[in-house]
Amino acid sequence: MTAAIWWIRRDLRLTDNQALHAALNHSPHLVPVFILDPALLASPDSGAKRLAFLLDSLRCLAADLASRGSRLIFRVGPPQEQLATILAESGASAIFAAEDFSPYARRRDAAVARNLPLCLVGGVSVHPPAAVRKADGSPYTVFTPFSKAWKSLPLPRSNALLPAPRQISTPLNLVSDPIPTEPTLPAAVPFPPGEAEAQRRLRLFIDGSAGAPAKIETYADHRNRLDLAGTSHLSPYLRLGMLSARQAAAAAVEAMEQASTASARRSAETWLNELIWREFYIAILHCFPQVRRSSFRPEFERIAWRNDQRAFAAWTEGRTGYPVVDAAMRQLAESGWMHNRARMIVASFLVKDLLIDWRWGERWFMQHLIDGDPAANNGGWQWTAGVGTDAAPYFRVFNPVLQSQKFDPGGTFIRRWLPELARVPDAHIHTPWEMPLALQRQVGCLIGQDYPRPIIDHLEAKERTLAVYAQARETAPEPGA
DNA sequence: TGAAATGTTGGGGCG
DNA sequence: ACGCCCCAACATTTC
Repeated sequence: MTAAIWWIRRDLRLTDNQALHAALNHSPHLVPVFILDPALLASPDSGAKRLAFLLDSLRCLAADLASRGSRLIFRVGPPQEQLATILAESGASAIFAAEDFSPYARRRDAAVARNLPLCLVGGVSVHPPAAVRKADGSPYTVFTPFSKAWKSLPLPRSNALLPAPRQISTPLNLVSDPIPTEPTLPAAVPFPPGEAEAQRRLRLFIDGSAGAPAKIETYADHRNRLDLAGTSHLSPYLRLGMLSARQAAAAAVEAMEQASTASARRSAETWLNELIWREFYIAILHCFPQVRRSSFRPEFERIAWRNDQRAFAAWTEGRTGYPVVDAAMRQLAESGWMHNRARMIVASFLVKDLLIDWRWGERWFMQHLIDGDPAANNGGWQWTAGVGTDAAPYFRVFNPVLQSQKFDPGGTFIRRWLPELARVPDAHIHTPWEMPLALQRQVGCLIGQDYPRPIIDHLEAKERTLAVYAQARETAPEPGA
């Protein structure tokens, strides 16, 4: 009797899994395989916290499979070699996997498909990149028209999702390597692994709980607030596919349709748009894989970055002297996650205040975010740096103090991550360097000693950056010249 | 999914 | 009552 391999990559779920479904249609004997790829571990974009989250999530998936009579086969090694071995061991006649559109994944899958019976089914996005194109077949490079085209395609529906199989039969002769127990997930990471947790969080976000209203209803107003838990906190689960993109999108669409107020409807649509941003950047990286190495707008490859190592270290360690930047950077290092608004603030500070190459920040984020995704992360950095598709104009510079006042008005986010500022009064929490010395003594926070003085003056830095960007544009050859 | 400078408007205090 | 000025609030422009 033949068997089918379900090659698991970033679809660690049984619910709404097209590759799993296709494999089971091919043969009732399923070989669920995860292969830890040494090439990915060796990548400078690898991160210990994300790896730990992956390993814990694999243990959850293994338990979910075991409860259905199946077994996860875990291996370490180059995927092509391992798949060939498992094909021989299991006698399977086909490999099914969800398509991943990142440059490395495409090279890897193309190499596998040349030698082995690989069938890519579904993918990490709701719609494959090629499905959202202009009339002439060219890709969109601006978000708004992309999102209109995306919304004109058939919308995902929860009643069309694929249910998790109840019973799965797996050949007994295959050996699984043990899932490594190192690295471990730090206790400060507030994302328990596993598909059940992803489903629980989605329900909580969409439906609310007995004591709390659903956050999707106030998402539009709360999503930018650093001091409120107003976002879905689903990104790590979407990253590793513990939740399918189309289940999330279907939930957003249906929340829009069922909203009882205009503001709840607007909020649900705002969240759907965030999911479409994810689709947009997956499509951009698919159509323009060179953005992983260089700016989408080539004239900005000429920017004369300062790339000061000490300034970069201060940024990574959260000691720039700007509380909102430092709080966010410490949150990232400790918890493996950062609020999206904070990502924009710290990214703008690195690129436009410190004048450090956006790729340095992109890499740091990949090394520390448990939701770190090549497409979304690259898109976000190029957007903030003003060098990408549909990017913020280069002169758009975030003021870290104004952003802080606007999105953390009471300073609770800052104090949560910077305990040395715990007793600084509200009037100075966004600009502690302006405290008179007597007040610094009174609240036990001496600037320059207990908390750093700002490493740069924002207004001076902004002027410097605008000049450097303008020079990059001026020295660029005219298009077509 | 900026910020700051500049322009416009309209209410209210005042002579 | 009227015009004038101030200035907050909002809109527009510019980088």
